[in-house]
Amino acid sequence: MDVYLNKDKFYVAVDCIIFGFEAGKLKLLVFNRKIDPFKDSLSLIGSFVKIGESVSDAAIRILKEFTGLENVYMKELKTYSSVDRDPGYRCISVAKYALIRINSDIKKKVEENGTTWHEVDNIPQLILDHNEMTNDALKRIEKNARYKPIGFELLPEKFTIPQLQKLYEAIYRRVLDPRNFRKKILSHDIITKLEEKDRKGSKKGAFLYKFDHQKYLNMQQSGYNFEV
Amino acid sequence: MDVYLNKDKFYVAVDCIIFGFEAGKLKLLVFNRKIDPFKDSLSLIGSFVKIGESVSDAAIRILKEFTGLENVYMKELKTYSSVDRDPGYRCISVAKYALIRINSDIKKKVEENGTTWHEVDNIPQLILDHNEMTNDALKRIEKNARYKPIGFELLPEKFTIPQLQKLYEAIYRRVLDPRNFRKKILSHDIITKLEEKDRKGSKKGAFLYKFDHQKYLNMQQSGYNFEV
DNA sequence: TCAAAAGTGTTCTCAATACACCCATGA
DNA sequence: TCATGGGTGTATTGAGAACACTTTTGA
Repeated sequence: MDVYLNKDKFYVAVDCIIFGFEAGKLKLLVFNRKIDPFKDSLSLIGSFVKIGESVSDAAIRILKEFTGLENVYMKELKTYSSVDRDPGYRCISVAKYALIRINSDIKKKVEENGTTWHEVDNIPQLILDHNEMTNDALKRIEKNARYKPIGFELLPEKFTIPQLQKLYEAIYRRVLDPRNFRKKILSHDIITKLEEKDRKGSKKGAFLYKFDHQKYLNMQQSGYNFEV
Repeated sequence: MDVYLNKDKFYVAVDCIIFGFEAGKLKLLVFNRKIDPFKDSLSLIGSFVKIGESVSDAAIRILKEFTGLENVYMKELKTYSSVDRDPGYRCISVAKYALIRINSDIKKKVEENGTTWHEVDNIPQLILDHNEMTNDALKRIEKNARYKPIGFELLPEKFTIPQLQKLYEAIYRRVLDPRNFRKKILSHDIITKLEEKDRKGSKKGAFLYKFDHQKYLNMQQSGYNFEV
């Protein structure tokens, strides 16, 4: 393919920065490219946007293709548009990010598609400006987590308070006091205690909770602050 | 020009949502189009992005063209990319916004270019999705103003505390207590009192202040909260 | 002299923080 | 029985919110 032809017109791409949480670590979904361009390099999952779809549609398509997930709300990070950001195309890329819950279905699908989870503390070299995108996304979610209960999207439907705390510690990169954390989270009244215990984490076991979407919606309407 | 040709490839545009503050009102810069497409309609200021420039470069070019301003940092709002958002082109638009200081130079330039300031409480019908962009931008600055001293960009270099308060009241769309406002602003220690008074607002006159950029930078580094 | 805006202090309430021990259980 | 993580309460501090009067001065 003649490189110069691709510089004559705009291509629009979307790159998806997908975070998951597993084993107490925040992780990024990385694509081990077995396809050109950039065969055998690592990248975010992404695609050119087709002429007949919106950027969001393309992002949804990609996420479904790689994880099988539908109905995940991806937030827009920003647009990357330097003239020379991609040597092969005059391409602007819209970066979108989401936090997802890792379960066995997704694990399987992810493996089949040649993607792997990498701890955010140790992200490998990615193609083009994908490392920059990832860093920008990490900054964004750290900031956003202070004002939105962003973390619940990453945990299984039933989770314990210590699990939730570990997640926030991973996002903030600092340790939190368990008494204050528990008090703060419960004060928001958006999680419901269940009768069951999870005994994976300890012998005593920790009570499971679930997120109460209805109460969260009510809270949103009355101007909230989710700082922990 | 054959419309269908324009639907075969992506066009990239940038639209700039420029806010100013004048006479106690927050205002939007609107372009009274004397050019096609959309001759005689109103729009935001904007342009197609050229193949050899980034989206930011295009935004800077447009802002300079319409206001004469350089060195204004425009923040990215988001990308608008519905397939049918523009009937004439397959065009995605990146919306950028900024808050600027209205002075006599700008007033003159703005007039020459066929643009006018409209109060944000009373924005006319704009073309395409430009009203949506404007509403999204207003929501964004309202949210951001809580955590950044966003307002200083809109005021003249020397300003009084009552002027600053009116600006925040315009952004938040509610009245603030003058004692608490003054206390909060001064506690941040990022404005410096001058010896001069401004007597335009009252017979007694109000002391002028100026924004201390250096102190603001220091404050940013140590994790700040600018809520008023 | 008075109208109009500028400027000032105190009290109350609430949320954030710091901090240490007992509990339940499987190994 | 003991090591491991889960669960609890209190005291202190600081910031936000509510609130009313005096000052200045040009008209």
